[in-house]
Amino acid sequence: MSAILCVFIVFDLKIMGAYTIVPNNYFLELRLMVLIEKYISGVMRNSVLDSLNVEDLKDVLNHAEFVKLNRGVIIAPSFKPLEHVYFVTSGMVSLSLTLSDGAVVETGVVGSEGTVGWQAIVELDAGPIDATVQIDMTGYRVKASQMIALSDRIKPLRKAIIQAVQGTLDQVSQSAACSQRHTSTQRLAKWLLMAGDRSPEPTLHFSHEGLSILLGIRRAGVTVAMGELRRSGCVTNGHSKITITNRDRLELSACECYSALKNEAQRRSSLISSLNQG
Amino acid sequence: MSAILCVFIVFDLKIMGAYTIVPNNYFLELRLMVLIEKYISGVMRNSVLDSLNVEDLKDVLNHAEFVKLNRGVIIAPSFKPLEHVYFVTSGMVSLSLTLSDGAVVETGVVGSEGTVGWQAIVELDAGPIDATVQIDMTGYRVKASQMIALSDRIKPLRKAIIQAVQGTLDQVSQSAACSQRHTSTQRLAKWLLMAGDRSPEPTLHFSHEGLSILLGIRRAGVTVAMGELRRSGCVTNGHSKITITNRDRLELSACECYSALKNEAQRRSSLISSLNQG
DNA sequence: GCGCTTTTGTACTGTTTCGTACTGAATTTT
DNA sequence: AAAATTCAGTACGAAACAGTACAAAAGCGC
Repeated sequence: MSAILCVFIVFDLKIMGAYTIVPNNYFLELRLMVLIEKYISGVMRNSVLDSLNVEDLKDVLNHAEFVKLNRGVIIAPSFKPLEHVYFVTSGMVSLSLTLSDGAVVETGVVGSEGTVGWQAIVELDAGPIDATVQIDMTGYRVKASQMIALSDRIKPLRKAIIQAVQGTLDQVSQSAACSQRHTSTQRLAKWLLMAGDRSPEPTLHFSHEGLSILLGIRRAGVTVAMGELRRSGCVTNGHSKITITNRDRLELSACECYSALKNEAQRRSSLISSLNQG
Repeated sequence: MSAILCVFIVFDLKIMGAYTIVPNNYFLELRLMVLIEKYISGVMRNSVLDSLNVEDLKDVLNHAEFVKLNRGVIIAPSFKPLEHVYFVTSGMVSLSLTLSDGAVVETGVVGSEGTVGWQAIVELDAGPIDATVQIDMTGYRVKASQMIALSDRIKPLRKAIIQAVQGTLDQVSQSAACSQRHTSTQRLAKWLLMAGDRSPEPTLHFSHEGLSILLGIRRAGVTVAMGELRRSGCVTNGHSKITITNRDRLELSACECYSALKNEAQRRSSLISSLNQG
């Protein structure tokens, strides 16, 4: 689309013999206009980017690259230098920690409300956490090296990123509490709700085996918990397919952690917007 | 000490009749010199402050207040606006989340390696986390309102704070994994080691009841776990007194989480210092 | 020293989850 | 269509831990 548009313009300018009067940054501006237009008119948004004004957004998008990544891609492997900072616009990334016995524990998830790899702004690497795509995602990514300069230059960007970090911290904290106090069934329900919120389609594609790893319980435990949810009419499930049929009832089966996180995100965002206005 | 020093100087200046040649900021400089001297020569240090150069450190300490706080003080209550940002120099603060049924879950601890209330730099409040003094602490604190300006002005401060946040996030993540996969005894051992590292005296003053809340297990469970540790010769315990008698053996009883966190903190700090030099 | 409170040690039952194994169903490969 | 593979449902003993209760020990106030 943008390529075709460019050809037309160039053609047009040629006809007019107006080569020399085109300012140096004409095509850059054009490209940015297309980028901004694509971002703003799109349904795919990221909360951090949304908090920026148009000028800052241009600045960021000018250094960004739009990517689609499928499930299983590790966008930030643990202990490795971060190559990119990701602004997720759709799908879901899960943050997980691997213990020395090989057990994997999911500590949080990131969707369009957050960023992955933010540590790059202070020149840190990924630390002990792996960030893996769990639901096919799209997003904008900025090279880590460029991100440092951007976040130094654009204060609102820095601020929004750190505010998103607080969201991740909330979530990891809640995870810690949740895995300690709540039953498998409650946690499965919570996880399905969170995944459902970040999935473009009503059916989630996860096997019990996969869920058992994410929830840190046995595969058989997932089957039992899923059976409970199915019998109470919240979900239907088949081979690697789970469909939420009754969201409200599923929330009743979930622990408070789901609504706590949702409320807190809501509270934080209204706190921020009231500050920005006042 | 600093007061006596001032009096002498003033007296000296009077004798010399040198009132008028004293620059406006003479006493400010003097006060800062005393502050810096007190900080640098002291055994009480904070990693974030330590990463600053003298000029920036002066700037921060000039807006800071030295405080001693005893166990039980909530220095940052959940959902409340943050009054201060704390740079802990000794003792220990625990971060905890309270579930709706009243259960409290400790999600991490902060000692002289970190800060409490850092969210103030992006104008957030405390969120769902309570920060409570667990081992009598000392530290410098800066009013939240002043901290915003400071962190905007001093890039290295901002950077060090965010790097410390990564440390807290590591810890909360490890907590989430730990409470899911490791036994009560392992977790008790881990907790005692972490508390021991941050305590000025060899004996920790905690009752089984108190520990049970922090670890999220039954009081009787703590007694049993403590008995195991005692029988394996790691600790001795009496009424609200726990003494680590064999640190190495206690580490063997603890889960990997303790050493994982320690290694990661070490790794991060050498990563940072290599960046600052390179 | 004496009574009261706090703290600790221990025991017992019930629940949850684990580890494991076996089976059938659904899907993919050949 | 048959074979192979993946996935889901179920079962059962073992382990860890919750909930609870009770008594002994240590410390505190008078």
